[in-house]
Amino acid sequence: MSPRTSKQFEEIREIRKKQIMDVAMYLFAEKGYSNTSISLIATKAKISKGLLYNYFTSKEDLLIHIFEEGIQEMLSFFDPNKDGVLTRDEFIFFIHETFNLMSRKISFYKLYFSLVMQPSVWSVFEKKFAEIITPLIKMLTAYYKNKGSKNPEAEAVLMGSLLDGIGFNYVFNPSLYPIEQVKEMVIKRFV
Amino acid sequence: MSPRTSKQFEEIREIRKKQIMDVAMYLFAEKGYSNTSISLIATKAKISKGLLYNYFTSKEDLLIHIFEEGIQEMLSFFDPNKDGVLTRDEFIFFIHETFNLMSRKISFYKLYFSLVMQPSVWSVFEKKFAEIITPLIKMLTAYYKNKGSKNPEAEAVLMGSLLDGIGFNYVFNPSLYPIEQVKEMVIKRFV
Amino acid sequence: MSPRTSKQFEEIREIRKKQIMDVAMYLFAEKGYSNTSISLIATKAKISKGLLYNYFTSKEDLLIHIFEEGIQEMLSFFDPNKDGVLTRDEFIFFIHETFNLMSRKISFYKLYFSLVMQPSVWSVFEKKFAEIITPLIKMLTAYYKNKGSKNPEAEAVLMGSLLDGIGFNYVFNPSLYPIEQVKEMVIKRFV
Amino acid sequence: MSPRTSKQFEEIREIRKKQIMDVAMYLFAEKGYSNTSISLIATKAKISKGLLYNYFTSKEDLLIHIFEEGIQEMLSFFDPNKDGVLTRDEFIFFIHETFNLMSRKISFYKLYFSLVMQPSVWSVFEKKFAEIITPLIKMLTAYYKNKGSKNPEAEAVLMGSLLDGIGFNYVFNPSLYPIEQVKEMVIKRFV
DNA sequence: AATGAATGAGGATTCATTCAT
DNA sequence: TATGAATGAATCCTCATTCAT
Repeated sequence: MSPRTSKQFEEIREIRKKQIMDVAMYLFAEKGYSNTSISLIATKAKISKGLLYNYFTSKEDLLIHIFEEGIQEMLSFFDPNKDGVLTRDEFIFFIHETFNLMSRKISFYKLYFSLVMQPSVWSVFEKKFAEIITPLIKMLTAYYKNKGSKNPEAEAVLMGSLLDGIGFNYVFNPSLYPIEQVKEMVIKRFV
Repeated sequence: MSPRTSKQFEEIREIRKKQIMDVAMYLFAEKGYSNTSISLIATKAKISKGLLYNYFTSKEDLLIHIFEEGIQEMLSFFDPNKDGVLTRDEFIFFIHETFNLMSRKISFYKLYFSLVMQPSVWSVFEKKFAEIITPLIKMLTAYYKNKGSKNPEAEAVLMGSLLDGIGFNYVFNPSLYPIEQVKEMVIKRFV
Repeated sequence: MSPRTSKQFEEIREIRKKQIMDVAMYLFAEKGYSNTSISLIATKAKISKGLLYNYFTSKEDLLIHIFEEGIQEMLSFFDPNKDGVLTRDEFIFFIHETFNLMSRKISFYKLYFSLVMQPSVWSVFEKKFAEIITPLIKMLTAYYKNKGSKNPEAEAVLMGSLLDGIGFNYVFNPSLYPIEQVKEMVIKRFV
Repeated sequence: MSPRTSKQFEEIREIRKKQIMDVAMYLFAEKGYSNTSISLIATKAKISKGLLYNYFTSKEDLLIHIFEEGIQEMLSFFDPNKDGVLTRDEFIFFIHETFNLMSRKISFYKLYFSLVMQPSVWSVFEKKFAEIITPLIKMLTAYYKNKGSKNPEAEAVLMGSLLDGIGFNYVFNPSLYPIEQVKEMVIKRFV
């Protein structure tokens, strides 16, 4: 039989990588990074421990890949490299997208909330994250300034905190959180 | 010298216990629960590992004691077992106290945020925590209802989320967060 | 194009085998046998791990082949199966050859010195090696006896040790070792 | 019962440390550093794996301690920080001591020979070792110069190589090596 | 009350070897 | 012939917990 082509190998790698990352993200989110063993990830992903290291050089490397993928997805929504100006409609759209992402990516959000508080781990992501958040806050600040707010910086920070807080409470117990009503209220009160 | 009375012994015990808990809370908050070893806690608290087990039956037991103490302190502020009605002044006082607590108990808040997301750990505290939060949300709901809000439940939840979000962002980077301005804005907009 | 003959295949196999052995010998010598992974050998030899096992049945088998080849080369120089008598000129020639071999086969000598001390590994080669060394020592003994030495056995052993010691120090740091002067001195003092 | 005094603890530590180092040196020498597992060392020393790490921070740390202890013992013999001049009697004494050490510390010599050839490990000891060898070679050079040798440097190097070679062959098979006769011959020919 | 030596289960990681293609 | 994905045993190391003194 002829050997596999390198394209075939590439496909296998992509599938496996995705499979491992999905399982790991879920477990990291549910049990915490430290409490999730490589052994468990391998078992749940139905592969051997050794194979995992064929795809990721370490447990931390796996975490980083998961995080970067999650962040890329965020970026694709919030990427403000247009004119840097937020219209009212764009703001509303942005809020809808944020809430959407929250419910579609619960595991990622959980992971995010559980990692931010651990300096040893978070320091790895800090810079990457700042690259997303800083322009966002700036845009919000500009929006509120334009609207005539007396303290647009604080208002932007408040908005950011609110979204974090909602996310935090929502992912903690999605089925009980009145997400739709809260969203409406956010739009009414903060846009 | 007369032998120490049992009361004196009890006092010594309490002091030591507090000393261990303070060190442990700080380390848990800064490094994460899993990443903090009993050995390190004992060293930093200037006692032996063995002695620590004389005061706490296990690492988890130590965590629980820390958490309960933190919660007790919260309760002492928010305890609404008066008439269950929140006046405007009481609400403002409550917000001030919450922000105060945040800045005085940064470690505890960090610990709180890092543990909430881990079901295996959080399940231990969940019930205790619900006992505090539920009446709080109810009081807030009543407050907003009284104020004529169309959707008082959602408004109460939003308020709770906002406070969490502010805490989350504040303890993450206290020196950069515009805590006073945000507090003013919360009072102006939500009371 | 005509299909390759089995002789051509055989030639290709031999070339590849040599190529793998060269890379492996170098790595074994530089990093040690245990610290050199099959993976690394395959990468450096620009073949796949799987293919390596097509040529050698195991890592140890690879080592054995390398060693035997090295020993064969030694044998071809020192092979005393003529008359078993060493003349003065033959002795001098032998010393020159030994020093030549040393500098041309540094990797092999390094490997030799690092393996001799490990019984678990060395036991495999011991017998083979004795087959070379024993007649050599005998010939030297005869030479010194003929020369009128009082203790020709000890002198032969001393000579053997000296050559080992020179090799040991030389391959450890070839550029700093005054190999030529040492060679002259050996000839002057021991022939 | 009263707790152990810190002196008692110190005694326990010293005994255990020695016990572990003895076992480890023997095993490292017989099987090689890489082929000796911490597990085996612990088993042979009749302690748990964990305890070993109470005394040495890593496998390499254990090796370093063994090596340094061995080197200290060497130093105590060869330490030339008197006048730096070697008389004939001192030279003879030095040779006797070297041969003595060889037979009393076979394991250490084996370890030495097996480590020198592995750059990754040896680099750790290189400097320490140079500190011993360099002044030795200098003294020998001075000795031969004084004796009227035409090439005292090469002669000193030759002597160093000879001792290494004798050690190498001797520790490899102590019972068969004619150590006494070789020693006499070395003294007669090289002093 | 107090110490830290001692244990052993569990965790991350490596690597020789196999095998489907 | 040739590839590299896949396995799993073995390795180093950590750490909560126990216990003799």
